[in-house]
Amino acid sequence: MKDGPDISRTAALIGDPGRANMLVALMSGKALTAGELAAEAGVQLQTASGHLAKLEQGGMVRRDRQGRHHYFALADDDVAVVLEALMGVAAKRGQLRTRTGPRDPELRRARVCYNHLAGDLGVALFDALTWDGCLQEDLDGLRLTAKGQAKIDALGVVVHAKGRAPLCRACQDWSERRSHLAGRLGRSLLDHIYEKGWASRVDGTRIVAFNKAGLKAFEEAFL
Amino acid sequence: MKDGPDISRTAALIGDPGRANMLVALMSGKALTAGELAAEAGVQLQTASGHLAKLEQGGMVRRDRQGRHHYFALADDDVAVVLEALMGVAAKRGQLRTRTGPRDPELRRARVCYNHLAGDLGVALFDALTWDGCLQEDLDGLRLTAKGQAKIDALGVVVHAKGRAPLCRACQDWSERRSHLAGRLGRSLLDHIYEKGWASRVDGTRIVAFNKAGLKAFEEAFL
DNA sequence: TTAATGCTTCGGTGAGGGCCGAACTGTGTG
DNA sequence: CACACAGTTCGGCCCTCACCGAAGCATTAA
Repeated sequence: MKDGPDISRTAALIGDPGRANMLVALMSGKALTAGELAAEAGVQLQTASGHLAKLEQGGMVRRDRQGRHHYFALADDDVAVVLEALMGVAAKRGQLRTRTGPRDPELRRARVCYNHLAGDLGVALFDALTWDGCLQEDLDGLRLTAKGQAKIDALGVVVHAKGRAPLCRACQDWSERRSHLAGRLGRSLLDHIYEKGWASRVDGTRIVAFNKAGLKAFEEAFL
Repeated sequence: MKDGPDISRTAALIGDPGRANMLVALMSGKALTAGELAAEAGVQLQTASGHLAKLEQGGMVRRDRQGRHHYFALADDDVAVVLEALMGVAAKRGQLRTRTGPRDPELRRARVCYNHLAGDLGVALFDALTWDGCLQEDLDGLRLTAKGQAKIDALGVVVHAKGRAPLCRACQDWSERRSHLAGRLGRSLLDHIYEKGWASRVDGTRIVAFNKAGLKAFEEAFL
């Protein structure tokens, strides 16, 4: 019964608290330096360096050298999917990190999942697009319909063209236990939200804070 | 940045090769005894017992005492979701267990994911149901439409009523990197396939082997 | 060049945890 | 009852790995 890929190596990488903290920090989508990640994990730089080497070799993170800085980011969407799924079971087991801080509701409301929108609003967005017939699940996966294409064109959303990443992709949401939209389109929509000034990132967290007008505009546009 | 649930404990549970083997074995959906799982993991019974205690305490497996036997099963769908997601990234990293055996194509074709159908055919089933308007993603999650209800009634599928598990649920597929149908309905459909004699399990693996007539009937009914 | 900064590598230490032999609990069987 | 069998608990061994001090590179600044 030794069929299928070897899970344990990958899981073990996430299984160390320090590395897990780093990965969670990278869920914010921003690339972080080794030093920042060391602080995030609460360890010395040397230790972090070792962790990051392992994560890189395990294909969990990507390294980008810029001068004397090394920037790290999650390798791809799949890694984010795993992390969110893990948060799902961990949350259900009541293994909350310390105590659900005052920020918890905000996190559940709207947060960044690697590079796309998650939480309440992320799920609502996904549902609305599906419901309106903008997205459709077919034999080739999640697909943007002609109607959907027209809609995002009308809104002036610019879709990132580059990368082999799929255009649309479903991603499990740990707080809602439902799907939200990932892939190049998911990323582009979040960028659009930022560009329109509807919301901004709360520094040092994954929270996406919508302002009043922005929320209204977002709801009008998509929901 | 210590927001969200604590991933690392859960991941560490999967991070041990022995425990990972046990969990993968349980992905077959069958409840297995401690002894069988020990063999699966390649360790002595005492060691396995320790592992299983940890897995149970971590909420990954459920224990069912029957006489002097202890039967173990995955705690719920969420655990299966995590395992499949992990297989996804592990597979992409080329961390195949030893060497992709001759069974690998069969696994990708149709296999059991905890208690529902995954692989090529599982994804195709999900797509077809969505495409036909039997399933719909709406504000309350994946939903079985009236049309869908009529269809499964016509086919004589009996839906398991018990349990708090949702009726429909999307589950990520590691080989296809797409969604297939989980939840009570997913389980019921797989049971239906067995009952009709369309397919049977290959012993000691997760493979679901369709026979010629069964495959044809399955395709006619759903695809 | 020299100095400062960011990161990696090396080496030694220590704790955690997987492992198994042996003993114990509990449940069926003759 | 004795006996076999499934599983748990205990104790000790050993290996892995996270950790950090110190030294070594590489890049930028002065």
